[in-house]
Amino acid sequence: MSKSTFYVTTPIFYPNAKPHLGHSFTSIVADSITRFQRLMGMDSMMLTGTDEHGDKLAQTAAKEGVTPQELVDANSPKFRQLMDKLSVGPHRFVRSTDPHHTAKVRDFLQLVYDKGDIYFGEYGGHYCTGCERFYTEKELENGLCPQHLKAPEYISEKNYFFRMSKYADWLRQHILDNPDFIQPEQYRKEVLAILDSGELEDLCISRPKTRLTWGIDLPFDKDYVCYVWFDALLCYLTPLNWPDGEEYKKYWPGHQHIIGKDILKPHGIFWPTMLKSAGLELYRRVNVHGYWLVRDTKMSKSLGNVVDPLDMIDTYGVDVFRYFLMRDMTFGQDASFSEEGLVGRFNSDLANDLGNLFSRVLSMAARYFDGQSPAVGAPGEAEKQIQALAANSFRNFQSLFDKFRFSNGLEALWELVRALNKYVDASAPWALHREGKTRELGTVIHTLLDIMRKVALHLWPVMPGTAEKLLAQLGQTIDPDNTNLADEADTFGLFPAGVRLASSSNLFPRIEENKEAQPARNAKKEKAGTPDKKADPIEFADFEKIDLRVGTILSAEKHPDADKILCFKVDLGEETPRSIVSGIAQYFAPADLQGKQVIVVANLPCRRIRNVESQGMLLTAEDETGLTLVAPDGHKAPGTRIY
RNA sequence: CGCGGGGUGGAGCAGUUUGGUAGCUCGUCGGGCUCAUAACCCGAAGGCCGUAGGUUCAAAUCCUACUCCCGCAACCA
Repeated sequence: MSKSTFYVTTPIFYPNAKPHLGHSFTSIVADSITRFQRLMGMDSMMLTGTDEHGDKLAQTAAKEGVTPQELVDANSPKFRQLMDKLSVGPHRFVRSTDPHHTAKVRDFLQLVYDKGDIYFGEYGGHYCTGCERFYTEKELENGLCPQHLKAPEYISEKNYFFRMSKYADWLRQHILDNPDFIQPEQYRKEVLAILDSGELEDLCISRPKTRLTWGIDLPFDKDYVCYVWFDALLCYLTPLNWPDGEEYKKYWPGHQHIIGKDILKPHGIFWPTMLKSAGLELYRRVNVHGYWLVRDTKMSKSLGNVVDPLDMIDTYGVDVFRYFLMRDMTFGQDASFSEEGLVGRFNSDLANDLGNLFSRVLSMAARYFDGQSPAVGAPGEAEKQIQALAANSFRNFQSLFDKFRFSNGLEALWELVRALNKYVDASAPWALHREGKTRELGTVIHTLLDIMRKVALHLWPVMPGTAEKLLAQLGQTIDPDNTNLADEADTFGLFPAGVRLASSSNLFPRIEENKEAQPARNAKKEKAGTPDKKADPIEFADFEKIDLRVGTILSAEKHPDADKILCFKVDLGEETPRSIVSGIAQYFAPADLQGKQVIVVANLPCRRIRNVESQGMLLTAEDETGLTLVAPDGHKAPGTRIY
């Protein structure tokens, strides 16, 4: 008997920087849904990997003085390691530089080319040689490149184009006919809006080697490489051994994608039209999630982020991290990440509700039944009620998970967990024990153990390690390929009698927010290499190189076209005042600054920022209470040197 | 007019696709229980669902306008 299949992908990550929270979330979602479908009786598989071609990667490599291949060889493993850290797997991991992949991309290109959907055409644009990229009219400032402040060249370049516009109407109809194709709804509307605008153009799918050599050669023109998106999207397909492989035939039909909202267009438009052109089956659904906003960690004035959310894995454990991400984000919406939020979830959901339920029930079983599960008893009214509630909760969970509504699904499961705590109170086993009603007592404990086992099974997709520990405490194990959650939702009373149970349970000890806990966590942050860490020691001679001067602010005004920038004229005792630009507009009203003294780094190279020359840097100090300018203790003559 | 998200009891959110008694967690107040991780259970207070219009027998939900907040992008020597 062969099972139905479920195949889901994360985006193929771009490894020109280290992995962040967004990568982690997508991967955890993919892993959870894969595990879930496995428990629903599916032959399920997920794929992730790294997208290793393209312009930006070539630039990063050049900047770091390595070859693109060296760069991706160094960075791709970081993503692989991330998966282990997140308990994601086992899974497929594809690299777009795999020879097998590049060969298949060429086959695909040839197929579309032979079909007549790729043509050679002319493409014109404003090209800045400094940036090595094209700018649109809008991006230019007064006709100049915003980076280099020089006029770009108008270049027309010959390139290959995919006839995407040809499929616009067809795609529009497909989306209308299949409301599930792009989910959640808001993103479906967004794609429809793009299609309705009638502005969908053909897709340029090549880059001339004169400009970029890091990519896959076009099979029909050796002077061009393939556009990175065209190559990357095919990563979902090629590892399955398209077109003849067993896995392709097995997993491709009905596959799904998970993406962040930033890459909706390639997945909602490029990809289906590419598949259509090549005559392949489309994906069943693309599931689009929002961004995690890292709260309370605004970007500091000139340094990076303050705390890496991934550090929370080390502090609180990977399953807690997974639970929090899955529970706190409404799939599709943005959500905010904070340590307080995570600790709050931990204490209320995991410690008070779930952990405490296991703790009290196992403790009673140990006390009243010598740590062995009692035999099934005749269920009373209360038992039938809690079983009905459990069945309902499980079915809700299953249906919501299937629709990627993870937060709602977990909430549905927790309704049951809370109801189980209620059931304990209502049936008061301790009173039954006191009164010697052993049969009724056994029924209550058995009913609890029976349902708790099912709760643990449902938790496995999100918290695999925890679920296995909980099951072990119940003397149970999980065999994912022979478990069927759908069946579990309807059959009660089958928990075996005489099973050896753990005598206590304390998987989630409450995290107390007292003063002692605080420094411990701060210490952790320091270790993680935050901006607060001390800089490396320098020689005194190096210090002397910095020319610090007292300055007086003659004028300050907001930059007309930039939110964060103030433009200063500062008197440093020189013939002409310095023009200095600083990104502190949100902290000060310009008028308040006039006449104030500041300390200026006076020998930095000049730099144009947003078309204004900056001839120095103002020193500031910032902590959680805000940002202040650094000034001498008393008034000093402008230009006074500081040591 | 750069792109996008959001304004729902003190806090954080669900509910909006498919109009019909406004729900959850945390917090606060009062009570209960003693199996349990000072947890659990019961009860209470607290909301004209951003504003103004419109459609409708009926609007948090649909339509229009306005307003405020946030993220991305561009500047942060």
